[in-house]
Amino acid sequence: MRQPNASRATASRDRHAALAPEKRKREPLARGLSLIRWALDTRTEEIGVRAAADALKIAPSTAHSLMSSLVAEGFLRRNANATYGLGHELLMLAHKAADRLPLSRIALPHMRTLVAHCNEAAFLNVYNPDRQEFFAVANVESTQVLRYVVEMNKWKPVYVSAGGWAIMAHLPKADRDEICARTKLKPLTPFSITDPEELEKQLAIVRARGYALSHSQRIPGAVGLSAPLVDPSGHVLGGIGISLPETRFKSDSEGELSRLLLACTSAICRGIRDGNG
Amino acid sequence: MRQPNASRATASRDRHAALAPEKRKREPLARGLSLIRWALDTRTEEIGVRAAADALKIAPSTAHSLMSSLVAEGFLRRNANATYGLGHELLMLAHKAADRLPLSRIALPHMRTLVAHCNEAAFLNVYNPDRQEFFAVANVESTQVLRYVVEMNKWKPVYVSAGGWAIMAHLPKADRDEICARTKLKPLTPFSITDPEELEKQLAIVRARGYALSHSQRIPGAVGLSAPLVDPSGHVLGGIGISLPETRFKSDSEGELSRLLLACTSAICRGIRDGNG
DNA sequence: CCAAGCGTTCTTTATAGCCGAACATAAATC
DNA sequence: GATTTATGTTCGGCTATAAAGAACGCTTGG
Repeated sequence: MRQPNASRATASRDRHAALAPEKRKREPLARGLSLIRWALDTRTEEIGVRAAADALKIAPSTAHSLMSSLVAEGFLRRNANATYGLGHELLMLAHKAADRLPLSRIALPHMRTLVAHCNEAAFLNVYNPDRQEFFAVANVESTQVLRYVVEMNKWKPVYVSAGGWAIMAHLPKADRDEICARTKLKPLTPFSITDPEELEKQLAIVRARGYALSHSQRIPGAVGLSAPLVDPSGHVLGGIGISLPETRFKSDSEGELSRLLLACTSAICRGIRDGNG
Repeated sequence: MRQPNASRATASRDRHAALAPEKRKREPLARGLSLIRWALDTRTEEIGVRAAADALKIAPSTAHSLMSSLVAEGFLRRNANATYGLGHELLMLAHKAADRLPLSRIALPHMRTLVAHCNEAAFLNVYNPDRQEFFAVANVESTQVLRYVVEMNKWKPVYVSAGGWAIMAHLPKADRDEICARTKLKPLTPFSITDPEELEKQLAIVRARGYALSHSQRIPGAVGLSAPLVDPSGHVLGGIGISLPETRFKSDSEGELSRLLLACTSAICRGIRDGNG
């Protein structure tokens, strides 16, 4: 019933062997956390045992056991029709975690005034030194009908796009070199810069004028401006970005937008200093 | 080698036996999640291995192992001075989880107009049927100098306070009875109602007029008004509450505040219906 | 200078996590 | 309505590994 056809069984086994040559490791904590992440990433409302098992490449019975534990802890909940959904403990955890990052609380008001003045989408990027990547945690949309929606809550490399450059330009040289070496500057669009020296030159320009500007680097037809947020000790926390279609980017736009952008980031940095000291 | 000193070994064993009579169970997932919760609840910026071990009543080496796994997963991060802090993965998880609850996104604008009209603190409560408890996930503060700050992100019983009554009144009778039986209506203040029949009478009044009103039930000197939020199928999702000092609660306040409150909740319920359908 | 605190490492032990397979139920298909 | 396929769930056995304790190196501060 399971394997009525020998060849199919072999194929299935091979696929598995190819992906998991080493023995199965036993790590309930890591797997449980991955399960939570997967449950949050999946778009469907109801999540199933076997779907989770497939996603995490574990046995259905293992997934069932993990999910039972997560239900007991309140991170998942059992639906009426014998499926699972997200639990309320996750929501509470989310709010507690959000409280611990005062950055968005400080930044959002200034971002709103920024958008009020230029009417282009602004977003807040947070840099993670461990991953050497960043992601957008908050955005303020413009009232324009044509606008670029930034992909929120997703890791992005720093060596491409204005948002990344604003951050990377203000990292220590050692970190920059490490990023170039580790990522090999894998091109994400045909226009991406892949030469470390050329990138260094561009980043020097970014440092000199205080903000990054990119045309169609990650998204075709989009112009990005971004300036870094640094804490009092000089570490890069992230940045504020503006994204707009090239058709709205006129010859005098850069001066106007960069002025507004730098005013916004310096106001936020002042807020950080006052809030922490 | 095992017991170089009999008396010391015995003392250690006794202390341990007193605190943990049952055998140590092995549950890395549950413990890791509890560790995350503890890390979020603790107010200090730096969290330590031994502090976590004490809080979770586990050996320091066990806590160290758990925390190493959490660092590997990005939920904690290692500080420079050999301590630990919250990791960025938590922050990302928080945003993803918050996106999954459209309730606050729908409710907040209406709460803001509510506060704009009455200038008293408003908050959004979410009910969890599994725990039969609720907690506040969002609040809009007033500009008053004297105001009650609601305790956010903390489980609260439904059988006390206006926020709880608004929810409990609209639960099925079976759930209400279960809550009375399970909690024994343990009084939280001298003014708390402890008689199930008396509580039922009060809840009937709440149902009849559409909102709950409480004087000094949980916080002395505070007046609370709250109305429930129900989804299209009739289940209680939570409620909207207003909290103000008794000194500002005049004879004509109830009519005015309840009118604004019910306008707010019905607007939110309309938003939920439109958003889901 | 030593005492006390910390995070970390190592070793041992037996427990519980993991899997495969079988089971029960429900929905979809013929 | 029978059959097929999907699902969530349970069970038994194997063994990797989580937990604990003791010892270590380190920093701190009296």
